[in-house]
Amino acid sequence: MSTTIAKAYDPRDVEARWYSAWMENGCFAGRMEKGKEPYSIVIPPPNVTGILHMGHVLNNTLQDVIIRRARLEGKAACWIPGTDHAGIATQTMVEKHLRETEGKTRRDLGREEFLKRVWAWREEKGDKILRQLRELGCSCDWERTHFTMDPAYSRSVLTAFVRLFEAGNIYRGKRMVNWCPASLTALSDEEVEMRPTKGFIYRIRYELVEPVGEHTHVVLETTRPETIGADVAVAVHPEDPRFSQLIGKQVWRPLGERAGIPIIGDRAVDMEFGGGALKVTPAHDRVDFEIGQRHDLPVLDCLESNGILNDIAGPELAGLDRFAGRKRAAEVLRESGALLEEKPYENNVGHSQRAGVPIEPRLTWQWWLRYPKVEEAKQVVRDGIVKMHPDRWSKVYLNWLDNIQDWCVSRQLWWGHRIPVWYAKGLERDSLTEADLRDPSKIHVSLDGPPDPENWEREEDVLDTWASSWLWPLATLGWPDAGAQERDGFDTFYPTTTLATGADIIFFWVARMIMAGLEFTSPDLPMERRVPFRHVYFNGIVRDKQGRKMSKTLGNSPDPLDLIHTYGADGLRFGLLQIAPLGQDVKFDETRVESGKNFCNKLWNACRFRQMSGPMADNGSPEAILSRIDPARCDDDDHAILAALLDTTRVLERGFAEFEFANATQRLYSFFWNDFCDWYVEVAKTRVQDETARDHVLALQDLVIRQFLLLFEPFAPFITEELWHLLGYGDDKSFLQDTRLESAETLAAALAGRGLEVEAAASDRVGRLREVATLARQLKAEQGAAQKRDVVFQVLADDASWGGLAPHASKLARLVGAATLERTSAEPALPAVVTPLGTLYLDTGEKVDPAAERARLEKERAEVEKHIVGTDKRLSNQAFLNKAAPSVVEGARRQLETLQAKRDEIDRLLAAL
RNA sequence: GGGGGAUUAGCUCAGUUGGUUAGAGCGCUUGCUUGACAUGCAAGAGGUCGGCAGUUCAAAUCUGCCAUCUCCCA
Repeated sequence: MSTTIAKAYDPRDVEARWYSAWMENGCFAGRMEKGKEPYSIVIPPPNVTGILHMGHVLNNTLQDVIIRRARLEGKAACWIPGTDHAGIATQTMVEKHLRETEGKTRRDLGREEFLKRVWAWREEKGDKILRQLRELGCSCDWERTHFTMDPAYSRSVLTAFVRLFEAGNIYRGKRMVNWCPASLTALSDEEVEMRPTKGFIYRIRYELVEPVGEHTHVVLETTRPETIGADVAVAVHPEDPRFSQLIGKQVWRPLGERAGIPIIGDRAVDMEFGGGALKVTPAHDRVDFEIGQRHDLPVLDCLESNGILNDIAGPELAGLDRFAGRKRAAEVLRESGALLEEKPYENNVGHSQRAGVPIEPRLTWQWWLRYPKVEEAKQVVRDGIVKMHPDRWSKVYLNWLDNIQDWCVSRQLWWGHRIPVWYAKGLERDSLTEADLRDPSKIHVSLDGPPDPENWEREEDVLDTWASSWLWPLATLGWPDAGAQERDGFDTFYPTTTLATGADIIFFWVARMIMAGLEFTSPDLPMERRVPFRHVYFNGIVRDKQGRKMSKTLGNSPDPLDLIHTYGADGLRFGLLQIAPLGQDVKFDETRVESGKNFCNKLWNACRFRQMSGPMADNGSPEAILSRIDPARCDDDDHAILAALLDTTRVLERGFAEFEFANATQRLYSFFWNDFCDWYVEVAKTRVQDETARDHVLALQDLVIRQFLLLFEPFAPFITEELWHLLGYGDDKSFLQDTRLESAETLAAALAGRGLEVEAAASDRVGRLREVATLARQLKAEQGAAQKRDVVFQVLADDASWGGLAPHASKLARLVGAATLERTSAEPALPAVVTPLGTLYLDTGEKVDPAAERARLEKERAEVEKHIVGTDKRLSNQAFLNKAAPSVVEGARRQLETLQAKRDEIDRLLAAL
């Protein structure tokens, strides 16, 4: 603590040093401590092979801010980190690597060998993001790092599956799924993204097998002519008069195998669209599939799983992929005369969120989950047991649950949790009924498999990654293993307190976690104990300056590590939070990060200046500092800065209660920079020269800085820790986080205990002095004397005003750069300005230009007059006097008086010229 | 088609339950190597608060309609 503080803050060394110190001392360990209120967070697990991007920075900074504040409030804080195995993304990445380096596919290697490669990849490249989070300063309990594919975690995933199966919530069914022809797997509805897609719509003529009267054909429109070969009917609305005689007749299929297909009536047909007729292709469209079911139509599949057309599509198309096939189909139809028109068309097409390609509706056998505890999941949010911030997301959440569909949980991948289902050898899987699934001689479902594995074949598919991450708050605390739960403090840390995440995964993850929490905790417990978290904070998306999402492909995302190296982790954290209001998207602006860095440097230098101002005394406890403060010596500036400190403390308390951090950071900024540095430290410079006042003034500064460091620590943990030690607030054996943050209330009480009741009126008086200072500087600048230090201010004031000014005359003179500031009773012929504490005349020693002075005063007078007119108008309105609150009317009256007095004084100055 | 969100200074954003002259950061202009900080200090310019109507003594703030941008769901 005797170390002198360097001239500029250099984050690099400080950050590395403190992070290792925190780690070595187990500062982030989430301990179950009796008597401490728990506060826990689970990290939204990033993709294990992911790297840090700006979205992570925002999301994790918020979590770190919250958890560090909880620590300072004396809570048992626990932030659980970890990563997600990200089935499709990781498998695709490894497959690509395999193809590029060895020219092999996963099938060339076989399942077991391929999985070895994925694990090797994970060992080599995985968890990089967790190391990056450390550079950001994240105070996760790293001992508790989890991975969704770890053995214990896997066991909990499979346990959930088995229990849900036993409860009858899981079934196997051949249904329409969203098929990704790139990843060769089914996807859940949530993984499909509707994108407006430009293409063509084709008007096609289907010839009647036998003409009916003058009808020789039916015309319909489609965007997918390549699937005509799989058409099994043409549907029209049963009440459509245009087609009433045609229902029951047949048309020739214009592509593929030449065959007559029936015209059927079905209410699903939109009479307005495409002439009122619809080609029915049950294998390739959801609506068509349902129509087919209703009319008992066959299912013809013309697409292979990888999107290549087969023989059913017709000899001309077989072997082509679906997009080439579409063009070819149009050509063939044009040649045959069946294509009447081809026009540009835009429609919404489902795309695989991961692979980016259009998905195919495809009929396959999959495992499905009927969501458990749907009603309860709605109830806990409606009742406020789980609170969303901002609250509007509750509506989105409830709406989704109202329209919830069964979840396709199987994925045709290898990387993931293999579904714990065994089929009896030789069993025909394509004809299994619901009853067969419950027949233990045919199907075995368990955690450890059948006792006679040689007679069984395990299901090939794995579970959707989200079917593992929905257990995150449970499994990371040891569920379902009782011993592990005890070890990990399940009863202490579950439910977690706050979840911070992006609204883009409200369905994927948040809603499902709530259902899982309710399903897998004991029904004997109250709902408050069963939900996975009590608060959900939705942070916005970080966008670039043009408002675009940051993405790798656009290359518009700065590398957070670069930002950390340029501005420091604290600067990045603080700067980003300043522009991240609750639930609102953030347009990233690097200048704000720079301003965050500058703020850190300002804090650094203020502390450095404190050190240079006088000897450091005992800062080891608030009591020690308070004992050095002399209440009798407290002047208005002392009262005002303490009032501002208490207010800032309150603003922070409110900010944390409401998750409004942008507001909190701005208050921290303006308090420290404007209230403390620009005013308090400046005025204190004079007092520090006074031997008898020095100790008191410096003690006050020590108190303010101490409280400020505590308030600021969650946002900027590195610099605050460094300064905490440099200024002797803590010894070598402890850390800032070991200190209890005083609330505004306890701090005020501690001050009162020392005989110091903070006087509110002092802030007003200081406010007036600050105004006088600004006006004086303004006058100097206007007179071209800004750089002079030897000017004289003469004050014409009544006794009351002079009484407010006189005690501060010398420090004011110093602040505004004047030799003296003294009272006058004359009316000197000098440039003047009217202030709340009298009229200030500036003597620069130069000759005065009366014309310029007159112009200046008249401009000022016009400005004042404008406001007088406005205020006068309000006050002469009887309705205002009758209806407005008395305090408001009184305020207007006082304002009018002040303005009039000012105008009169300006008039007097003008007359004197 | 249904539902959110946004629109305030050149740029990025604050603005609590309506109430004196709408704020900050960055940028811009001017002057300062004033003994903590040029990552700084001081002063200044810059806004008919998207538009129109309404409620009210009083609207950036509340209500309705419209416009533009954006997100989610179908």
